[in-house]
Amino acid sequence: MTEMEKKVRVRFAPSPTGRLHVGGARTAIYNWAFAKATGGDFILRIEDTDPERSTPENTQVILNAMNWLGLEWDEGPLVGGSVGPYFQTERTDTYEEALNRLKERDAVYPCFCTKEELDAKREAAEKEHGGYAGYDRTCRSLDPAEAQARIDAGEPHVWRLKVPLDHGPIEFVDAVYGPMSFPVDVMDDMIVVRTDGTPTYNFAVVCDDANMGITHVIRGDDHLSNTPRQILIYEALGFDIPTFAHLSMILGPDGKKLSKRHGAASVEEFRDRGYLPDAMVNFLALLGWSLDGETTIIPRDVLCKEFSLDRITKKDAVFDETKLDWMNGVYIREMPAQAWVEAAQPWLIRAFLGLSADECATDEQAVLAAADIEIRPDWYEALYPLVAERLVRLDEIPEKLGFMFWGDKVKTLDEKSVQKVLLKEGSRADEALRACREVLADPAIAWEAEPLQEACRALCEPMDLKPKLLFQPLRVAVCGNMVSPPLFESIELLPREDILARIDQVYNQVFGA
RNA sequence: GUCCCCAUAGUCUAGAGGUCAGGACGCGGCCCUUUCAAGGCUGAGACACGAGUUCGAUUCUCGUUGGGGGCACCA
Repeated sequence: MTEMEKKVRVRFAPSPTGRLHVGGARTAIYNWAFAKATGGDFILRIEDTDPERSTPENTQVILNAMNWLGLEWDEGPLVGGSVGPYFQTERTDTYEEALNRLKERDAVYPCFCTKEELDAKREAAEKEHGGYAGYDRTCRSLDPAEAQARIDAGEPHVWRLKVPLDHGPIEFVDAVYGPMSFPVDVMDDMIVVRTDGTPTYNFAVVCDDANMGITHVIRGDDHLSNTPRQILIYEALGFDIPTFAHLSMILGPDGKKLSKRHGAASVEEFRDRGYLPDAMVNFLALLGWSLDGETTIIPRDVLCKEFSLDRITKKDAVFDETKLDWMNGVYIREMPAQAWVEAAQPWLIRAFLGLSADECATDEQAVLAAADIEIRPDWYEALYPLVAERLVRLDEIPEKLGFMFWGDKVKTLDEKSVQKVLLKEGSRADEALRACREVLADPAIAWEAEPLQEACRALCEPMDLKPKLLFQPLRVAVCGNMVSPPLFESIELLPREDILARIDQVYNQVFGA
């Protein structure tokens, strides 16, 4: 097979150190979409070599985030695969094997310099020259026999790559950045295996990517400068060098690397704030990639078909939450009611319980609320058209739909609305309420939005009231607020007794008995 | 210190040696309207700077400035 015909194999290799950063999520999306678009395989590998931060719980967090985004992997944790294991901590034998290979090829040497010595040298160099030029190769010139003797004597040592001094500039063509060239003389003899025998990142990555048959390494920009070092390792090992594609950074509104202090920076935070995975994937995909420069709504199936590396941007991108909000709204408006009920469940539960978006239901409460959704799914689906074009995020549901769960009581009557609508000079809101109540109490009128609305509207002329002066008081009486979803469509979904009770309550409260 | 990268409106981006520099979010206005939205129409808004190449550069080259990343027994 020629290079072009080789089946694409890409990987996303996160460190399980907490949450999945949106930058990492975008990297995952690009890898995934590229695999889909080329008919290749998408591999998930967990880089858990840092015991301090890598825990099974943290791994689960990453897996959950990937699942939520809908980025299914062809090989990796849970699903397995032919080149596993997919956890670096379980691949130690492959690193040993690779080290032996390097020893055989005389491409590494043992270094006995202690961490303290190196730190001291670095500090001195920083003082004198304002920067560190790299390891000074002290141990490279050690006599092999002597080095072996020291190893046999049990002296602690690391293994360093013997960078070929006659090597020309290290060159490669990055799929995003184009031709790259790095002088070798700035590459020091990097450590490949630590004193404790574990591989360093650069070494482990190369081993894994090579052993897993990765054809395209699509990863963050921060690795661009590491790439020539890794190429040196590929060469020392005698392995094929994959194609590299580096992705620019995602920044916060202040132009600094996006982080928690900008608000949300991880996909689970966005999930918890009511963003949809489809919107998230679409938005992130467009942060550094474009289909044609015109299209902004790109469903995942289109992305999976059209994604290509050559339309990735080199420029860092600022994460614009305002645009994400808009896009999330688009996806909410376009989704089927049933899917909405499912996605919105956590917030429908809060609305049912009379909680706000940032209050959490207890388990028992949640079960109770979920049961209600199960009992009358149609009613919940009927809520969708009420708010579909008014929602930006799902977590606005408790605030916007809370009144639908009030029963026969107006639980919160907005003071400003009372002043501006019910008590407004010359508004005759009391008359309006009485008249509307009478209409709504008339059993001859079908309890449906259309007839109820028309019957109320018919009051305008005889009463000489503008529609607004008739409908707004009713809105406040039913919803507790002058801003709400469509009035009669909401009323239709609630029992007549409850509506009448609310009107009476508000009337008495505001205008006296 | 050194190596490397980036530069089109507030933001995400398209673009080509000659374009009215295109689209999207946001912003302004108008329409629709019982609220809020959604929707429709519409307006303002950009090629960082300086040289060079060229008949002509925002586009190509060099430099300046401004941002960013790497140079760890972290990943």
